[in-house]
Amino acid sequence: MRNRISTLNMDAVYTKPGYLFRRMQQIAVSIFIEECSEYELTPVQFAALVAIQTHPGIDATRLSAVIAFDRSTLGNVIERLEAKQYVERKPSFEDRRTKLLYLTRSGAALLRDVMPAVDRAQARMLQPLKPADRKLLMALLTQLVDLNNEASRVPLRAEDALEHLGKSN
Amino acid sequence: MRNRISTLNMDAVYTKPGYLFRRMQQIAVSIFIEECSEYELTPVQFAALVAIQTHPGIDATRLSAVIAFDRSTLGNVIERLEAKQYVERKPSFEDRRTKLLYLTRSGAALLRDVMPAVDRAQARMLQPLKPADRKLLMALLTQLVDLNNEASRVPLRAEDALEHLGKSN
DNA sequence: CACAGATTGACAGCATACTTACAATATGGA
DNA sequence: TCCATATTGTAAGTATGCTGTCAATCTGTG
Repeated sequence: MRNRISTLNMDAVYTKPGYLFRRMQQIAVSIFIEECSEYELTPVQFAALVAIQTHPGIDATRLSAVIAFDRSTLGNVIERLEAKQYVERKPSFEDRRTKLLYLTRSGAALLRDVMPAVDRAQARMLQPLKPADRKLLMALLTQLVDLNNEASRVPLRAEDALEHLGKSN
Repeated sequence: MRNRISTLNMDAVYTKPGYLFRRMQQIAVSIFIEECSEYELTPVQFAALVAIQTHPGIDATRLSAVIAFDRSTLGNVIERLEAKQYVERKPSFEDRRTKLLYLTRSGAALLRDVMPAVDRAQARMLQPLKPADRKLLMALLTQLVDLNNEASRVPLRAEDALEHLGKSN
């Protein structure tokens, strides 16, 4: 009896989207860290490295828009990547407020080497589902994230960032 | 041309489940905080309160299993809930290592009052999808989180926790 | 040109989320 | 009973993720 009531009450948490999103994020990070353990790379650090490789000479503010990542936090992330010598920060001559970001040779090498582990991690996250359901979930999630973009504190602004970058590149 | 290449490369991040889970979690938290702003309650604090109400006299370790929440972090969460006087910690006589958790009168009142805001938040997260797609996404996510339970650093152990609790209640 | 307003990176502070380590306490087997 | 082992809460350390604030710098308008 007790259990029946208890279970019912906890459903106020278990069956809600917010709870499931949090759990899934925890699981995803856990799997990512595990697969990439020999490189000591976090999901966020990986995303930052890919974005810097894709947009060499990008500044921190635009980088934050490109990966929908908070600007304050990003400072620390870049610091860590710099400490590991995967990234270089060079002062800009055009705008002395900004520092431009570049992948080092060692950062590019790491990115190349870590790719298989990242792919394994991404595959493992969806593994338990049937292939058709994986596609379905990804389609729905992509749609939902896109439609909810503005609800996020740091909306994705990939195109804007590219536009501005165009000038100095 | 540059843009085409750039966009292609960033797809190594944008189209991956890990990235989408992170973004969706950010969006979900953002919406939750916004809807519950007048109560200054976070998603995790809410889950903890519901679990304590459901299992009065639970200890911190079992609470962490019931909401799949890291034990170390939970200490700080409880501290904050205690500071706001929503929760009481009483030493156990049976096991002097543990402290038993109870909702205060004010905590129970808050939980009752905040419920509509929480419901609004949960609804908003899925709002952009068609009703049928909302159900589909929830079904797939529930399944995936359940099947990936062991991959999480803090797997959900709802029943175990209940069992142990049964003795002292 | 001057100056109001915006932008940039840095910092401080709060809240998850995790790891390892530790002291106090409990438990089960010799 | 004694003692190896496990459990509990706590703390320190790292890493996101967010809010503010601030000084330096840039930009657009008058």
